[in-house]
Amino acid sequence: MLKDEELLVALRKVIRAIDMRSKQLSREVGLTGPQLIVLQEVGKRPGVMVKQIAESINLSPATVTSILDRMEARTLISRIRSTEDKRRVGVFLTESGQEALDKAPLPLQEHFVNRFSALEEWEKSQMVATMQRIATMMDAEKLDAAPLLEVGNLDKPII
Amino acid sequence: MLKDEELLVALRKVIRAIDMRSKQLSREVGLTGPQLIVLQEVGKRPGVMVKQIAESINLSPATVTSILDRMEARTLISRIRSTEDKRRVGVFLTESGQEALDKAPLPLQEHFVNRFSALEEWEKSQMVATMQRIATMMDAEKLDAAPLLEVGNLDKPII
DNA sequence: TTAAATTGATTTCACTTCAAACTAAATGGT
DNA sequence: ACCATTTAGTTTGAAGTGAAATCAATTTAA
Repeated sequence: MLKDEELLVALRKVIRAIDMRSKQLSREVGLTGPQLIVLQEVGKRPGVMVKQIAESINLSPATVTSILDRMEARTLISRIRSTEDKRRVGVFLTESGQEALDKAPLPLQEHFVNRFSALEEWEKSQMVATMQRIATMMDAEKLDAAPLLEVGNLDKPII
Repeated sequence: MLKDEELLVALRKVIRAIDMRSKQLSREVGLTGPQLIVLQEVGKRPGVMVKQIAESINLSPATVTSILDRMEARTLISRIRSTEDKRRVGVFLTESGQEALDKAPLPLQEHFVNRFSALEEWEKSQMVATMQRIATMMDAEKLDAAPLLEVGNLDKPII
């Protein structure tokens, strides 16, 4: 098997493990992985904007909106529209949101975190560096993807 | 920031890049990433069982079923139930499925694959090894997750 | 000052994902 | 022969995901 295929297989395993952890969290504490991460972010920066959440946890604003919808419905968070710039929406923890956050476990499996933190420092750094490198190698595509085959390009009216 | 948080951030970036690639594929060739991977698998092993597909690409049978549903609706694949064991379903490429497969691009961004294959051999091996290690460290959880808090355990009637 | 462009958030839509419940078929033990 | 278990696949239901379209507000330019 080619190296990049092997890499993809390993990546899928990791993605699946993360997804299964999310399902497990949902069963055990009623919060999925992404919900928990958003909750943590709001806990760290009360009043944070939707866009800021999206940027700091690497999701699209649309995704964050739908996650917030569900959490607002359960009154874990509240949205307050800014009065000075009415486009902006600040997100805050409610009481029960704070409670939920306080007793929530880690987004990653404890088992993994334990094993990971037991590694030598250089090994951890090396693993993080490798992941970041893969992330960077994949990210770059984003930059030249758009200008390439933009279907509408030729249709734009000259006038 | 803690090392495991950094790792999670990098992982999310990678996951997002893969997801965005899937959307791009869908726009450009009408096949999402998972659909393409399933198609490739069926191309490699005509008549393969649903379960086998699920195992070799690391997805649940339920997921594979829903992917196959959509591809069957577009007549890219066909399902043929085995006569000797009527539980089993073999999956085959149709003509247009073969065509689609022939001209389909790689599931990962070409940009990434190019960059990756340009690396030194030892670097590639090292990256693959790291990903596999992470996958293994996460997978182990699966084994002791089930026996732990199985809700029904105490309710099982003794008789 | 009005029109145009930009920005923040949301809605819509199609797809992925898996657990759990279910059907149907095959196998095993009594 | 009969019931229980196991196995293959599907259905259902809930959540995540982002592009594209849309709405509203703000900023910029003419």
